[in-house]
Amino acid sequence: MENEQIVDALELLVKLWDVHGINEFKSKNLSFAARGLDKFPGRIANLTEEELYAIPGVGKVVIQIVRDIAQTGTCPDLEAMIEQSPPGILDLLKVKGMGPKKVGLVWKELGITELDDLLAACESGQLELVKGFGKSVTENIRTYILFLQENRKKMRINKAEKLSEELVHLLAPNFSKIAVSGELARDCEVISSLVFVAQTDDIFGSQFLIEAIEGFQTDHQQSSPFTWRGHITGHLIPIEIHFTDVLQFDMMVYQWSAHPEHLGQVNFFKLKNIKSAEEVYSSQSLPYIVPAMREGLQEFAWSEKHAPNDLIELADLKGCVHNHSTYSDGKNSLLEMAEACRAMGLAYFGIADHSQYAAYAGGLKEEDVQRQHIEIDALNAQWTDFKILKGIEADILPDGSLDYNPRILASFDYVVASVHAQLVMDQERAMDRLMKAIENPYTSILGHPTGRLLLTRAGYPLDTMKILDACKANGVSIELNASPYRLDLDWRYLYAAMDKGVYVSINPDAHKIEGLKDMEYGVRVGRKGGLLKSLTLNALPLADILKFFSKS
DNA sequence: GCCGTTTTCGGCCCGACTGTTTTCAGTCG
Repeated sequence: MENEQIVDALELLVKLWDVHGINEFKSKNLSFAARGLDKFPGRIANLTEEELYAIPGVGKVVIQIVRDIAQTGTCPDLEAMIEQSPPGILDLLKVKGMGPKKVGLVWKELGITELDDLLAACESGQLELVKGFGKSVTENIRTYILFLQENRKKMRINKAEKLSEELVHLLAPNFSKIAVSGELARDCEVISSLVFVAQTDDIFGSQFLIEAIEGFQTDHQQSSPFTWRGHITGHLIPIEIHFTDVLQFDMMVYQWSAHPEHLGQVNFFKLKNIKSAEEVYSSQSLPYIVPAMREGLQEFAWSEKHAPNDLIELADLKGCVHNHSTYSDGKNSLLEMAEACRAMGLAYFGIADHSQYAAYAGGLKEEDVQRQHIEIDALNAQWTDFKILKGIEADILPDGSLDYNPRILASFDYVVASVHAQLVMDQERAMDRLMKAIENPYTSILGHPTGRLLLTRAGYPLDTMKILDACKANGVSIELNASPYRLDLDWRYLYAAMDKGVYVSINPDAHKIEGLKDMEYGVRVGRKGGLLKSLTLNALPLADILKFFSKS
């Protein structure tokens, strides 16, 4: 068992203990121990008893639990809890405002263990009669369940990509060629259906081939001889597979990969004898549009000023500047993160751990900042070809000020200013707060500007155009947070950012080494919005990005 | 269940919000 699986199992046990109301402190301790284990750099399964004891919160009982899980994937306590819990309970815990206590309560009082039943209880007024649930709580829960239901057939790009690869693998033996098409081919941040084009000599027989593959559930009403529609066992996301012969293949891929609006803009269905995507454009003297941009939005207006070669590519990035380490809530040390970055061929690594206000994430106190700066100076003395930059992800406090006094803020090379707490704000309040932060002379980058979590939480409402103007006026870069959970700023606003000349920073917000790879999602989604390499902050060489940070 | 000491029993990461139980439990980040 890998660390992540062990920690996941421990956290599941904690949740179930909490729902069942089993000794609160016993569960809190296991949760504390799980956090310690999660941060442990080595392989948990290989640890000796002595080494396990050294981790805070780990005692005799926890050691046995960890040992069992490492060997078998489960333990007697977890088995017992799963046996006693209806499967829907874990879905209830995903609802914002429903913690273990409230989940336990609706289960006990109303016998509710499924999301649909909870929604029904909201709507019938039954829920607001339960102790602890008033009108307001009920309304919030109802809204959130509707939000979840709307999204439950969708997937974030990273997960969709993984599933798509598995499906291609299953389909491949039956067809001479398979292409990924649809939203995934356009690098959309959220995928609402998986679309493939399959090349075959036997179009009419293809349907049956797919029906025979294990797990493929056919939707007979929606399918036709030319298109299979359905889903795969275990996932709700709709899947469609279009069958075509060798002659039509490339154009079918083009058609099913571009947004219908874009197809309209290029008169796609009026074109005759077109054989390639390039020809679609060249035959009409239109500028070539890269696949990711074929959305029917501002791609042609963008193309009046720019060319595909102006778009950012992964290889253009010279460094990355929003990352975490074990100083706050990261899983790898400063040195490990920096070395990983260096191994990726980057020239600089910016550390931006959480600031003190984010105590839940181990935010840095003043003495931690000093300690980190001493370590950075020592490490930087070793390298000539690589540099660690002293950054911080300073919380934007509810009043819009940053989380340290000017003396400490001045000790950093740059400051990423982000909102982490008190996320529920109306637009006026959100704007006041963010504008004040952007105008702060120490702010270098506005981090995850809307605070959204894709498919989980909408961001706070903003007047994004005003935010971009303020960034430009104050020498602040706006973040394209590259974590597939965020991808915030939304790429649809990048066109405006480019027009206004605002630097965009593709930041992985990496909490561990693997997280650094998320920059790839940032690049792909950035290209959708026309992100130029000339306005990508971390495509600047070291000297230039330092100049940007100095605002001179 | 674990830990640490003013050490074998009391307290448990932090700060803030929110609604409601009207004085604080539950939840969140």
